[in-house]
Amino acid sequence: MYKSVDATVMRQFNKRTVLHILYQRQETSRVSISSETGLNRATVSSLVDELIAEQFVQEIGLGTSHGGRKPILLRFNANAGYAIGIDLQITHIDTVLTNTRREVVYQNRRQIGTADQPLTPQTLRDVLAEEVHAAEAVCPQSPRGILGVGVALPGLVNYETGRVTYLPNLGITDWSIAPELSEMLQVPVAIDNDANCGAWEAFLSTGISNLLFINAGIGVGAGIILNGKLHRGRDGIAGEAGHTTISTMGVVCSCGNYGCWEQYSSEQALARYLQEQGAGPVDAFAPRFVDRCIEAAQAGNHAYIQSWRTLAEALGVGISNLLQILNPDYVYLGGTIAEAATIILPEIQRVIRHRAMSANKTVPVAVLPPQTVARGAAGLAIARAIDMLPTHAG
Amino acid sequence: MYKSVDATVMRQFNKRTVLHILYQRQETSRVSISSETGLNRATVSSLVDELIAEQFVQEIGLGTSHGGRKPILLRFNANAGYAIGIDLQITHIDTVLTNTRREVVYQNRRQIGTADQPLTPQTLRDVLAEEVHAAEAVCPQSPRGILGVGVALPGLVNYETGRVTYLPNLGITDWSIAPELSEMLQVPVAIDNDANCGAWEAFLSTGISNLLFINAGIGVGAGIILNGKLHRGRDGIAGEAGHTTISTMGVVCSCGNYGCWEQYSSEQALARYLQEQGAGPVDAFAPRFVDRCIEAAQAGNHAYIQSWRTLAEALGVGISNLLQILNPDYVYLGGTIAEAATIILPEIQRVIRHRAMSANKTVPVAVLPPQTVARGAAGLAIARAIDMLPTHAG
DNA sequence: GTATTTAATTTAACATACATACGAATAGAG
DNA sequence: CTCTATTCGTATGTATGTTAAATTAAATAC
Repeated sequence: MYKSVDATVMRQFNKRTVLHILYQRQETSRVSISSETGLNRATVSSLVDELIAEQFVQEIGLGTSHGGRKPILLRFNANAGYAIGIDLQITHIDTVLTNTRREVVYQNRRQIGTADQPLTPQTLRDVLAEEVHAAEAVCPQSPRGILGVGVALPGLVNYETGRVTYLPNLGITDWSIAPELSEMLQVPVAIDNDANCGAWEAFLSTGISNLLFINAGIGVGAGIILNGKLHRGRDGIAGEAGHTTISTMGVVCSCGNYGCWEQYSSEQALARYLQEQGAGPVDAFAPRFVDRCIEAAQAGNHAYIQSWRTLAEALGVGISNLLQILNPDYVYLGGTIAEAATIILPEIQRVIRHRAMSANKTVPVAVLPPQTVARGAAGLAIARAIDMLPTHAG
Repeated sequence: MYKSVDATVMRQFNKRTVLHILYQRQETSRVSISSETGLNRATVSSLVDELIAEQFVQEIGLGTSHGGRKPILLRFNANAGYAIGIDLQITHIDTVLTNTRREVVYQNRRQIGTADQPLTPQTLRDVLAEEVHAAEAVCPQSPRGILGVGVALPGLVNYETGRVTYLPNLGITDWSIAPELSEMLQVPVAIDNDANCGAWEAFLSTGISNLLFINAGIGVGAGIILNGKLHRGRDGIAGEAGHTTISTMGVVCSCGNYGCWEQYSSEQALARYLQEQGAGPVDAFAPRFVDRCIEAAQAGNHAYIQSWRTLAEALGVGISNLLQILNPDYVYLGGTIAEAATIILPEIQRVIRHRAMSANKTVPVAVLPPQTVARGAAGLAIARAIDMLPTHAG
């Protein structure tokens, strides 16, 4: 069905534009919005009035004069409501409670079952419910209350239906988690792939509308933002860059193929490199594995330094490939591997300057703080609840 | 600057929607457009009246009744104007003259200098001008005449400025071809990368709004259509998939790296495979090289069959990588290598079913006819001239 | 204190899509 | 054949929403 535009759609579009500006700026005024958008001052006034009535926007006093009457400063009411974001990983769960601007007001990390003894879907669901309740309990009073819950999951998920297709390392398939949780908690629940959540957070916090978020941990995945929208692809499985071939005759992968990028850039790859360096038997699933590898490298252990370097080189190759194909504005690294940023970033950048062509050599690569994925999950819930904000949809 | 919408923008949007429908359908009626768009019948009438006045649309008689008055059939006036599309390759130039629906009314192929003796930019410009004049000479009379010229080029080009950055195999850098030609011919001239032109043609002719066009010839490049728009990236160099690594320790590439996809999937790769198979010294730049390789394989020559198979396998690996990253609706093959479709397609599809994950195994791969790139170049010129049609812009 | 400048609101004008009504044209029932 | 229901297209008036201009409000500069 083709789209058409009438007066209401037109107003909605303009209202959304005004709210977007307010969402991104710390504070601004009606005139300023008018000159930024080209909308008439009267129109801006009328739209802002509506947004104030809906509690999304507040007047917060007067600004500095530019030679005449002082402007009335407006700001996005970040505390109009709250959302809960959860980043489910193999060994632990990160939960955050944020306001509508995704500022964290509460956070929690909880260890869960080990690799040998993964939790059942039922238990996992109950654990998630507990986490949500704990966050709800500390949620401040607000006009719109809890807007929803967003859950980031490490695997193939169907964002539309809220069903999990496959979580490789948790051994879960066909799990109707979002509807179940939503029913239990009486709150809207949205789910998405963890790399997508990270990319979404990167976009919202930077405003950069063409970027990659590389989530490297147990597995490797990419979240792709193009034109300010998440690129999901035909079946919602775009971004599975961990299973692209970087070495046709390489290491065998859990997916059955040879030479997948993930086999050279993940925690398991690090463990393998360590073993090859003679650092003794290494368990990638042991608690604080990556942290200890970082510490060992920083302490000057040669095997660890060399292993990180090998891993960084592989990460650089895969990122170069993505740069060549998509030529984005920015690349962000996330996941446990990204915690080694100071060790691996220089090597990654060296490889990119070597492998990527012309302008792709200059695409910046940076690391985002921990909790990025959880905050992105909260952002997903917010985007679902307030259609005036950037839409998470592909 | 943020965008805002007023009544004129609204009407323009709706008018464009109406024209898009007419562009895609063979014929349709006002009511039909109304129910397809949700626009009121009166609104559609008013918009169609404007389009008829502008010669873009014609009434072509009455349709069949559905139990009442017969609808007046409308059709996009394909012959409202014409455009010239040129596909510049290493060994020859393909020129087409098309109407606004990119239906070819004249075509020409012209051999140019060999690899040993490439033409100078000046000579090349004059040759292009000759080709344009020849096409202009046979162009039928029409209300809007020649809308413009589009040129597809094998390399890095800046679509915005009309300047060539680098054409590797022609040894040309920093060539301000579009402005020069436009000045000479007194016609708007637009240029783009050949893979982008192919992708654009694939989109326009199929209506599939998320697709890849793989142009495999002397080099390998990809045109990427996402959401009905060409994805160009930050610097306009997205789609350089030929220089992604599929084998970290592989063959050295002209770009200086090791294991680029292009080194396994291009005409040169084919030549190398043949040499490895002991088919004697082979020159990839010899006239009709690919044609002769196809004929030899069809005649049952084992070395040629085996070489094509090795090439197809490499093509499959690279395509699988793209599928994993982008999960598009469709993949189209173009360029000289695609002429061997019957030989290589089964092998490519086998590799994809093996390498790609889950739903990516089912993404269709098909071949488009010759002239696809030239027609896409004409489409580029048309898109530039008539802003009511799908915009080629990224 | 007055003039000038800037901010925000009010009012009128304008553009456009929609709802409704109506005429034209047709198929199908009787 | 006639009548009725239906469909297609258009004309008219209304609703919605933006803009332009006028107005009010509030600050600065001299």
